[in-house]
Amino acid sequence: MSTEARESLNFIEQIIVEDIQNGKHGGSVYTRFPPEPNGFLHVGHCRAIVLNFDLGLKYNGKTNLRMDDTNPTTEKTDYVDNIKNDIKWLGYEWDGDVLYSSDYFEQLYDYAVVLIKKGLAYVDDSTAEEMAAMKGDTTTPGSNSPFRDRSIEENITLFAGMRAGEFPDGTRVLRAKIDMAAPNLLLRDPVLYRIKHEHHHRTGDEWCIYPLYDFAHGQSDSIEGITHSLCSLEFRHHRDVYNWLIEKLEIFPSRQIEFARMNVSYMITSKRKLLKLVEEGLVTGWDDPRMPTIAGMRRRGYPAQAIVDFCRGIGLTKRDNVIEIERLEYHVRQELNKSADRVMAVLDPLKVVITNYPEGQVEMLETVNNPEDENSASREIPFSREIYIERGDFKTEAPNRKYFRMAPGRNVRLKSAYILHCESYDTDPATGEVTTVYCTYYPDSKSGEDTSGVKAKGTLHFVSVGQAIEAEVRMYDRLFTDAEPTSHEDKDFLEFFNEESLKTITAYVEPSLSKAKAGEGVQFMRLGYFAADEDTTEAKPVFNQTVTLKGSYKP
RNA sequence: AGACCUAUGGUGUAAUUGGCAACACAGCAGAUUUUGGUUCUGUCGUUCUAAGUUCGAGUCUUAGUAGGUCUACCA
Repeated sequence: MSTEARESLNFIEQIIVEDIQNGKHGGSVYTRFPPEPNGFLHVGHCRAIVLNFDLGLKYNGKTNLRMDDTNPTTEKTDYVDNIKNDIKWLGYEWDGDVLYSSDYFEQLYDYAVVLIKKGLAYVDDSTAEEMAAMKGDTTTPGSNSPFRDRSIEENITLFAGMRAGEFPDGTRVLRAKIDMAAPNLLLRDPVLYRIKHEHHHRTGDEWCIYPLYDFAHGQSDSIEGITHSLCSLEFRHHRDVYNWLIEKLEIFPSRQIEFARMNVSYMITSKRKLLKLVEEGLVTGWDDPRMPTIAGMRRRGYPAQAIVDFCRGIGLTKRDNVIEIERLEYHVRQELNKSADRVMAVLDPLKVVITNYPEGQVEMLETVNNPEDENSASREIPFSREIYIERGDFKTEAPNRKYFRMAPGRNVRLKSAYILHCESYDTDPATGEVTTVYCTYYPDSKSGEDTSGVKAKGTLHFVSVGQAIEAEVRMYDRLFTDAEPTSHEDKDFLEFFNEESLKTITAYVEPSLSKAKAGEGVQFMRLGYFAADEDTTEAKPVFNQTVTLKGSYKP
């Protein structure tokens, strides 16, 4: 047994291990993933999902899934269902039932009353504008609201009135009484409750006041006994409010720890901006294969395991980062290389006639489904006198010695078939475009039983003209022309929308592909990985390009 | 301008917590290959700056510089 290299822990795990060693919370580790159900989950969320659920698994704890649904204006049940589905698809299970911040509304209300009774919260009649004006700024302290010193009794009455629906939206709020001169602006009497006469996706019309993030998130953590509440860096300043509330309410002391969220080049993770792409019709929906959403990546053909491995492999720190998308694609290829069947598809067909092959004859050739998988079976593909090869695999003149595809006078092997000798070609007199290539084949060069002694450096994929079926293939490119489309202060991210991010073509594919099942990933030999789309039918298969093969050929 | 956070190859992270700066991705070169894929080998290249503490600093201290976050009745 070799001694393993010491495992290096990220800064959050170091804290957790230390807490366990100190017996904090009896050594338990409870985490949670708290999405707001106002959009689809995206790559950025994947990092948080993997982090939280892995921690729960690794340290024998549990991980809750909690919908942070305190804003009825933007939240929908439809989003809840998609979020649940996406997390399951990634392979994770949350502890017990899905939880909702809205389940705690009554408890939260009671907490607010406790605060009022302690003289630590008050109802403010100021308008939003007045409150902003009294807030001060980074260099000047704020000033106290004229309503700050209302009596506890009056505050209780007014707050009850707010709940009872006695006041219109925006007329009053409940604020914590902290410090209007605090250097942290969030500590300048943060708003805890606002009035919103709106229908909530779960509580219906039961409430017309709703708690804000600062008065819902930390308390929900506490109610659930979350020991380590992990969130992204921008919540750093909220931690002071989070801790203040825990202290004053004397509730379970969850600990908030911030980490830098993950950014991936050419992808955006702003739900608002993603929504805009959907609303403006630049993509077909939240699950468009170009979208950096989990639903989009799934439809694109990215295996869940690839996404999880990617998230695990990039580490965790507090510095801003942009991970090159190539790294995600590396994991996608690695996963698909192991699992995807190799199939024949010609995207840009050029007809080849094998002049010494009998007319009308169709031969079935055996080919292995996946050379990377020992347990992989074989199947048969048709071969005949007329085939299609990739137009890019033929040149009227071989450019150099390093070129080993098809050109007049050259030999080239057809995958799982015969070696061809290229004789001549026809061109369209009008355009000069090559229309047909003529070859002869070596009958004794059949794959697996080659006795010809003929050498061919290159191997091409092909489909038999008579048996090939047409398929719709959606070729995808990066959604944006800039690696960080949202980082330009002077330009809107939509200016970088890649108009060529989708090209739909008709390809010729081997007959077995009519039975492709939606979601199934295959490798189009020598071209890339493709996944059958949900639109696929037996009569008209539809494939999404997942990612190209790496490709090191330089003409 | 203030408070807070951050700074290690092109990118992302390590560095046994003060002891020879390494791993992965990307790039480049080569070997193997009935996929110019996979696999394998080699190669390129790194501690923001300046002082200080120390036998010794990527790590500790101070100052500076750069980037980020914060002044929503969003989360």
